[in-house]
Amino acid sequence: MPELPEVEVVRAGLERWIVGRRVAGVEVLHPRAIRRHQAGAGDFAARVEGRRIVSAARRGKYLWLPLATRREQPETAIVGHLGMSGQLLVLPPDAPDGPHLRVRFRFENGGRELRFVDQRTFGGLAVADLVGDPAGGRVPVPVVHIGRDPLDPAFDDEAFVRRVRSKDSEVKRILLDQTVASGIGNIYADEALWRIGIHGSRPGRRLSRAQVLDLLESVRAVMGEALAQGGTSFDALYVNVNGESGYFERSLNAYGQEGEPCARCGTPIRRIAFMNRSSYFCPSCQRAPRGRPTGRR
DNA sequence: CATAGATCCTGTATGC
DNA sequence: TGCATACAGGATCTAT
Repeated sequence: MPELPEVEVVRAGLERWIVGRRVAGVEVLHPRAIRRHQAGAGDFAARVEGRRIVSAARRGKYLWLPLATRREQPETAIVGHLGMSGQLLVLPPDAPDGPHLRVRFRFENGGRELRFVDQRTFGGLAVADLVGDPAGGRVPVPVVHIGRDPLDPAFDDEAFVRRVRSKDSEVKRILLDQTVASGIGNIYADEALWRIGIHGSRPGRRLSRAQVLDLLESVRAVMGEALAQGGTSFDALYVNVNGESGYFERSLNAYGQEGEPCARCGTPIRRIAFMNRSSYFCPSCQRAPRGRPTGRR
């Protein structure tokens, strides 16, 4: 399940292999993969073919590849999201097409092609215009609403504290809200909360400024560790840009550890249903809030 | 507006 | 063995 560290590994791979190349041909093999591109597959291909890819960018879990601008035309980019199972593979043309190949990009002068492969089809690609954002950067329209990620030097820690403390929602739900801080998914949310001993059901409003700052530091720590190892995956579906598995031996303290002893206190890790998925936590280190969720009356 | 819940999708694992 | 069900979950849409 790609979260920020995994997506960053893919971005770096695209920068290494794809930037500077000119697209010769595009083949859309499954319409769902470009469902966010309203004008359809023909338009998608037409907006990409003949263009040179000039860079590889990321915000949170979104990736984009800005395209060389034609005279009098708006700046555009190929925008991608891997969803749960998406992969961007750079492979020789004679590599066999897998059953989940959704989009293929061929480049001028032959060589390796770029393939978007996605089993569960939650991911997708689109071509979008780039617009200015308040900090002076250029981001695609579908990314405008996405907040900066905690590893971004321009991330505003105090704004994050205010945002979290202004919400009635459970803190884990706030962590997963990509408009508050981007790049955090179910795995790193559970790991970050375990690390500081806060239960994900605690309302944001009930956390102190110091606790929210600790939480932010914790998110940075778990993501930074994963990034240092080149991304983490616990699912064979995650494969890096060259087609090699991104799996690393990495001890998880909470996520997926139901029944295993907590690394801090030995209490068995518990799993509870949350937002149609699972939350893992130590019932001893991370005590559930009691009483009314918000404390208001 | 803020918040909560449903929904999409398919391969794998598990239960009866 | 075979069929049914649960599960994985990011982003978006709908409902309250």
